[in-house]
Amino acid sequence: MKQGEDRRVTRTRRLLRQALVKRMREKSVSSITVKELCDECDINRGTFYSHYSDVAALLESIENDLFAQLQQMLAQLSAEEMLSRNNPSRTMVALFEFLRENADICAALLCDNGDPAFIERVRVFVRREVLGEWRHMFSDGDGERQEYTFAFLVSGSMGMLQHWLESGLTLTPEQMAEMLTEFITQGVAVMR
Amino acid sequence: MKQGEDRRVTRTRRLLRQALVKRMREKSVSSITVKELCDECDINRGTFYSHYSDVAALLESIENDLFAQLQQMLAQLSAEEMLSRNNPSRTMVALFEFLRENADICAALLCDNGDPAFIERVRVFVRREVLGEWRHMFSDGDGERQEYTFAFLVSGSMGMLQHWLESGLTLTPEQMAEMLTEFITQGVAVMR
DNA sequence: ACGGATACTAAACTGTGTGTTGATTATCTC
DNA sequence: GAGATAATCAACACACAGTTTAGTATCCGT
Repeated sequence: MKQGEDRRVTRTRRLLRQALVKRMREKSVSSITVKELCDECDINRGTFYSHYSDVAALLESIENDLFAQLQQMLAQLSAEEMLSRNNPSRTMVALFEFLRENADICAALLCDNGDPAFIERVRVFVRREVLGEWRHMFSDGDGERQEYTFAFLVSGSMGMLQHWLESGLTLTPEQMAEMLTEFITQGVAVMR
Repeated sequence: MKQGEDRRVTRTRRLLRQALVKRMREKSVSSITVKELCDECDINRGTFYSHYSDVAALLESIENDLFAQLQQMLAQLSAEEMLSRNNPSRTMVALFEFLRENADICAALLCDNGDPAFIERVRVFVRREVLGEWRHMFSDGDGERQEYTFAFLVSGSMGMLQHWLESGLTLTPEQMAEMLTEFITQGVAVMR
């Protein structure tokens, strides 16, 4: 009944999403107009409004889809992980693989004129999912200092991630996970 | 002749800058209209256009002023530094002091819906001025790895900085400089 | 492959912000 | 105080935002 959506709907939404992702490479989200997206993919402007209330809503639907996929992947992974506890950074590798597979969208969302709200969302996610794994390894210190530690690590991780996306994914997800893990647990600086 | 600018001009520009900084706390730059800024401070819209071509130009003038101040401060500082080479993090302390003094503007520019272009500008700056000091302390590794190291450190530093601005500047510039220096040179993680 | 349902189109219309202009008024500088 | 300059006011054409209408094309189930 509900399962198969109308092809026309699927097509329209797909085209609009592609157009938005494409534009986001060039300019900030909030300066992208409904008109230019519709012109781009020959969609009537009225049609746009029958699917989304505005550009922000279109963007949100893209982000939600991405996060839903991610959540699903992680849920499945942590089920497997329950059994074999031998590789703690498996989650991180999976994360980088996910990013690589959705590189076009992720790059658009996380690049310089990406969506700050989405970046913040990822930031919270990284803090919970990634740093959570290492939380027990950090010395407590006072609470305030730990806040700064986390701010440093989360932003640092995001920076690496952005650099990876911008520089054409030349490293493998495994290499990225390994390097990031090292930075977090052992620090970056090696004295001469 | 040129030195004392017309009071009216000064007043208009000051009001517009204040209005923009105020709005930037609430919404993204590119969604701020000329009209709402003019309404905010009772300035005729025509007057706005006799000073700036658009909102982006107004923003740019604020950023340029800030950077000019910063450059001047650093130039003066490095002159002193030439003589007494005993305290390598003096520059960093001065940087945090500068940020605290211009906290309102900096918070607006660097917060979640700040200006990505400005954030990038600061990023480049941090990389040159701050990390340059420690460059000799990093093991070389291959070039690519160093790129990731720098991406990690620069973004991490920015993250700490943003957290500082957002959390009401509860630490002193000295404490911030000390902590950041430690993170960069020794890493963050202390194993239990 | 037909027929009802539904998504899309085309074209209008109102509303709001943009960027500019020219005449007028207020304010500054000397 | 006089002349210069900046700000105001009102009106302009223009572009995009949303919404609505009637008409057309496409899809889906049987």
